[in-house]
Amino acid sequence: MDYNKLAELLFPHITGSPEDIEARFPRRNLPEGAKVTRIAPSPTGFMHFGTLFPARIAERLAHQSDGVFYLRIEDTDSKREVKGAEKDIIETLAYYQIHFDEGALADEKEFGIYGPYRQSQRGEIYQTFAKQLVRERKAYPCFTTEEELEALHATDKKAEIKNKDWHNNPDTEKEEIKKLRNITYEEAEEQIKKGNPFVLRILSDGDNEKKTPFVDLIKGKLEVPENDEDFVLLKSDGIPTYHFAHAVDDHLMGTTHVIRGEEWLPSLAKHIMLFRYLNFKLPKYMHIAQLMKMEGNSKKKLSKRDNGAAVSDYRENGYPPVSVNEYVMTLLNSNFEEWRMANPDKSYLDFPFSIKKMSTSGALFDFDKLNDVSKNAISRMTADEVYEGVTEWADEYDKDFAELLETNPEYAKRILAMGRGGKKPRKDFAVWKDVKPYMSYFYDSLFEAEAEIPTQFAREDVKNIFTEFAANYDENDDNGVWFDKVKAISEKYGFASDMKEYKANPENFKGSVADVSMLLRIAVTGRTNSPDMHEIMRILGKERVLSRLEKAANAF
RNA sequence: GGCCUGUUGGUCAAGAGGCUAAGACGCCGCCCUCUCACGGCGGAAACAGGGGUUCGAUUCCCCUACGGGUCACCA
Repeated sequence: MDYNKLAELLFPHITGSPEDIEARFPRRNLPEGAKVTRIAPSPTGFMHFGTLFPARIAERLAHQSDGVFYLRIEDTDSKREVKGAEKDIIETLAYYQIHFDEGALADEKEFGIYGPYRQSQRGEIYQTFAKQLVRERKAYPCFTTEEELEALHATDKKAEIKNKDWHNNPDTEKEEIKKLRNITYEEAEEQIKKGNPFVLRILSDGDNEKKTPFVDLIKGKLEVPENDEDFVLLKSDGIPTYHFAHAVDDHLMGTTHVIRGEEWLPSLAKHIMLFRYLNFKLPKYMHIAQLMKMEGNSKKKLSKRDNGAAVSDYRENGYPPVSVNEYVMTLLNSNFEEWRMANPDKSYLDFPFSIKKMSTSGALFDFDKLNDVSKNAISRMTADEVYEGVTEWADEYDKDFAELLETNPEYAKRILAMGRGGKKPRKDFAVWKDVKPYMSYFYDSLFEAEAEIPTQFAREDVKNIFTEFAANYDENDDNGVWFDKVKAISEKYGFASDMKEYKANPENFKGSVADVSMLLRIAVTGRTNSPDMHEIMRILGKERVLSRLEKAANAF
């Protein structure tokens, strides 16, 4: 049989050769060891946290090696396509500073010379290779509809043979199947004339019983059974399946390292076969473990609807991008945290990312850990950076607060500067959401007494302490002088000024300087907890401090 | 169910034949002569089970148990 003729019958509109296509995609001229990686999401939903992982790994590997990282949109499934998803992906990558060197941009644009970077626009390319495979008797058209196929499976008593339906082993191959695989030119011609659609299937020469060793860069040595399935290369609309597009695109675009989730491991055999059939050099593979979540007592794949799965949740909750990035790094490389402690001032991008340090099993998403990482990340920021971050977030999710901050940026920054900088910075917030309650008492419009003055103290004493403090308060006092005054007042009204002394004989006093400080704190901030009172009072200003003391005294 | 793959404290994890089996988060206690947030010190807490191999197994092999993935004209 003449397979050239069959190829012409199936793809009359394809006139170019694979060589012509190859010429359009010149080999990349990169330094030795440079890695070419990509992130290839399908726009079937909004950006998932699990997409961030391979993206970051791919980005690091490429940029650490002076290679290229690109974005390719795998929009080959028109049925499942979600509008806006592509835009979301592109924006999210930008938001998390995962910069790519080539690929799709918003508004149908793209950049780079290995395009188009949207698979839906590469039909001719795939079909050129498909035509070649038909010529070489490595693929064949299959006119069987999905319904007929199902019926065929149904006639089988044993469900297990399902996968063997397409097996090329003559002993197990059924007659109908054999006919399908050996479709004649005449049969094909007749179907085409009728206008019947077909899918293009690979003609597998593999044996499922044979296993070939394979080395995955993360998982290590694996055993891969040969593919024996005549899987689909081109769907009936002429668009390739993932498998075929992967082989063609990653070859033409010069990908050296394929980074993807481990859910692809079972189809690796298909890809190995395809690369062989097409005479392409197989790239290196890294299959990364799935992120998990806890459900009852067992781990489950973190799926789209889960809390924390949608990347947009993190933004909404007010995690700065850098926090999420740092957390991703801790999950990716176990030694990142150690490095972080040794290099507190460096960017996470300076960390020497290593494939060897990657975990082989699925990590459980840990919000406690994320929060801790985030607290540390924010504590390393300057007051200006915190101000920028929180106002940007509030602009979107808490307008009133944003306006409040923006009416007096200098004031807000003074508040945010408390305990910032130095070796042991405060770590008050994990998310921007935490900022408002933290600083609310600095704004009269938000100020609210959340704590009351404990009734254990005599009214007389409390009033005396407040008036005495007010009378002696001087904004220009430094912390030492300020506290000495508090001690003096304590002493005067029967409260211990020395904590050791107080702890040794509490019965000798009405209370201690700690209690006196607490009274002032509650009066001025309405809280039992706060940062340094001296600094708070300076920021609030004498007038407001005195008025709050007076108010508290009257209310008591 | 078949195939692939995995299993070190509650969680993330180092360790790759001989270690008192790191570290981080979380939890608990103490200290930091005002609370909080830090910081410091300390504590509870782990090699899934059973067989081998070995002088010696968390580490190598086998089995079991239990997870996870996958079996589409989806990616």
